[in-house]
Amino acid sequence: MNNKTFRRTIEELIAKVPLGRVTTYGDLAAMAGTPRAARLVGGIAHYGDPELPWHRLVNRHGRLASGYHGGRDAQAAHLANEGVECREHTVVNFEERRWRPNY
DNA sequence: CGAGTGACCGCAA
DNA sequence: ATTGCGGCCACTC
Repeated sequence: MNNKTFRRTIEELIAKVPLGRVTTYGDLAAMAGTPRAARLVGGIAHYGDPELPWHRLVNRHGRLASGYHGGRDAQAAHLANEGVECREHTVVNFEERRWRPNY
């Protein structure tokens, strides 16, 4: 069912991420059908819709991204605003906060 | 159409 | 423990 472009799928998934929950580039790419396209997710995020909750995207180590629009502080602030605790740009209880689609 | 790029991931020294 | 390198795929110009 991937008639849409990869970007479209990522945008759909990102929009489906529950509030107060976080996901990783690798997982997002994997659920999109390309587990090795983690970089794509980052790239798409850079070129994608600025209104989507990209701040819920973190790397495999649960750490916040580096080039987020506004800086990691802004991303951490958004996460904290949604109830996600962050310490030194790293998501607390990241493994538990990690959202996974019903695949 | 071709080449470069990237907010990553995993492994090696 | 830290640092460096390559691979990987789709997107943009």
